[in-house]
Amino acid sequence: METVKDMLSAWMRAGFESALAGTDADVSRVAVVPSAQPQFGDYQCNDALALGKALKQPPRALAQKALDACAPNESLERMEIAGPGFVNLTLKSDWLARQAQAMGADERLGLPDVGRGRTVILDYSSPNVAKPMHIGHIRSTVIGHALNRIHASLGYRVVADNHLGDWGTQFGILLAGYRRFLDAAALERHPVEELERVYVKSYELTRTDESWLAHCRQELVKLQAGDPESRAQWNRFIELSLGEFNRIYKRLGVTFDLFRGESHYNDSLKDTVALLEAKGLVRESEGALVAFLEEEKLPPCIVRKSDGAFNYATTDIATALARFEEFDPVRIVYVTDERQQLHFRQIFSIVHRLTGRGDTLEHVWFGLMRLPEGTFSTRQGNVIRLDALLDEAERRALDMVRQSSPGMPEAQQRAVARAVGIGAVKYADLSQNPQTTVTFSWDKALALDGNSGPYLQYAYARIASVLDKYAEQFPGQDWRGVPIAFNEPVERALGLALCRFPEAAARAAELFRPSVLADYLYDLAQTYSSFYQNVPFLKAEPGVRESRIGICALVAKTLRKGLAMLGIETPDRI
RNA sequence: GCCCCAGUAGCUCAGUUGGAUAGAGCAUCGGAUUUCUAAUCCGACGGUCGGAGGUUCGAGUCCUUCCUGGGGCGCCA
Repeated sequence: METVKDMLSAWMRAGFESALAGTDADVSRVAVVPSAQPQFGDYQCNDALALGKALKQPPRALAQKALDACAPNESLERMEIAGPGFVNLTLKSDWLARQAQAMGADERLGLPDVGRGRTVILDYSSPNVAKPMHIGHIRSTVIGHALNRIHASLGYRVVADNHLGDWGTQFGILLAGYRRFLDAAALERHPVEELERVYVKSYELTRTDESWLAHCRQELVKLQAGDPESRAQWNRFIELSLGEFNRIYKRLGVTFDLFRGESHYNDSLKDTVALLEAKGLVRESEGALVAFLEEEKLPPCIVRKSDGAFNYATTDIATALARFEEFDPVRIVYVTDERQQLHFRQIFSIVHRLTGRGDTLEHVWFGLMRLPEGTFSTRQGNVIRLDALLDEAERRALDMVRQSSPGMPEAQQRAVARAVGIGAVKYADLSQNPQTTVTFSWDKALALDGNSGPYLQYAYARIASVLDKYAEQFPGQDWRGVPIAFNEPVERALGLALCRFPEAAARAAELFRPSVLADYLYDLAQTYSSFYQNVPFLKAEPGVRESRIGICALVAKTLRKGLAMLGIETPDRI
């Protein structure tokens, strides 16, 4: 289905195009946007102002000419020119009702199929092997998965790849420490925790003991040379870590299509560097092989260290090339924290020089999460484990459910608490533009009221309950046969909000910002709550009743689909 | 020192890429439940959009400069 915004934009653009035929004005950017305020109608077009300036014509007259040139449009109630030259458009309420109904009947809920035949690769979560996942990992994981569901809903073929940190110098330290410090019983109980303890202990020793440091380097060389015993142990580290990661992913409902760690590209690093050399993109400097990026005004980027070993830059370049080769994606999206901005800019430049496809690469970054008392670090011991965060979220939600639904069976209370607790944590990260530093607080991450996941889930559950009550109170009757109508102002506002769902979803995908969709859903839920509180439906007169139940059902469908696109569940009861 | 990012109500954040009177949540205060789930709704309070210049019909948004905070800057990832 075409979105209302696209329909009106195309219509408006055509008007400007024929009104301005013969001039060299660029009308390709003409579009409508949702009105700033309800009194200005439903959508507005501001382009007469800019075009008037470019053509040295009075904007109001230009807007009038464009409107005169527009084809008749059956969706519109009013078209007005206001202020310095805004075009305000008001939709017919009955057209809006038909549009909403059509959206509800559409199996895609009106979402445009913009991704058909296109592949997007999403690189998210990507934790390091042998380290527990902590709250710093949640943003990449949750935002990445939401982008996954959003793109898939718009018809894209999504390849979600967990680019595990399973290679690098830390494994020398870990292998050496494993042989000397391992507590086998502890490994049995909490494998990843024990691996981390061993790593930290070994790392500390490298700082005071030269010979230990040399030993660690040797272990790394052995691993990289393919020593069977080292490889076997390394494989075990990965296996143990994946076991633990997968438990958390399952809890979060987060999925991947591939788990290709950095090591997956080891064999192609040599060829990648050879290619860079052949293309003359690198030269030797102080013993290392370096790409100089003066044209892009970026600092140099090392692709082979002076000891001959490759580094993460090499791996990331090789990874991008391999992904182009295998999947031919329209986009490769990396979801990481802000510290990697420069790194990816360098990588993107180099890949662009190699392939000319640099604009395919997209870095979606988010601000670091920190604690009120400062940054967290393993050494300070103030790391909050992801497990612990989720436990606390579910505990708080369970308190709430027990209070509000004491009659609910225990098992169901727990299931609801799980969905609500996890939903609250996810929504806290998804509902805001991620590009700000976040100070973690339990109360904020686990908020259950206001602009929160549970608010949206609550709105959904109330509708599910209403639909059941309708079936109970009016057996044999069906609201589905009665067309919906928007009579009350709040109903019309709800209708307008419903019709904007596809626009919000498309925009969220375009900007790689789930928060755009979250904002939309919150607005929809708010409008619905106002409707719910102020307009009777089960007690409304027959006919009106059915129309309103139909509106409720449509809101429920939209909330359910929208929340699913954010990776948030919608229990029928809360 | 250089580069990147951020600064909007007491707090946490929106602000559709330059448009009309800058909006939500939390907190505070006042109301609403014989009625569809009060995790709700209705209302009030709250702003020099970090400061100063500039660009133009029009700036929270663009340019310059300064202040504050965060991050980064060739052999960690």
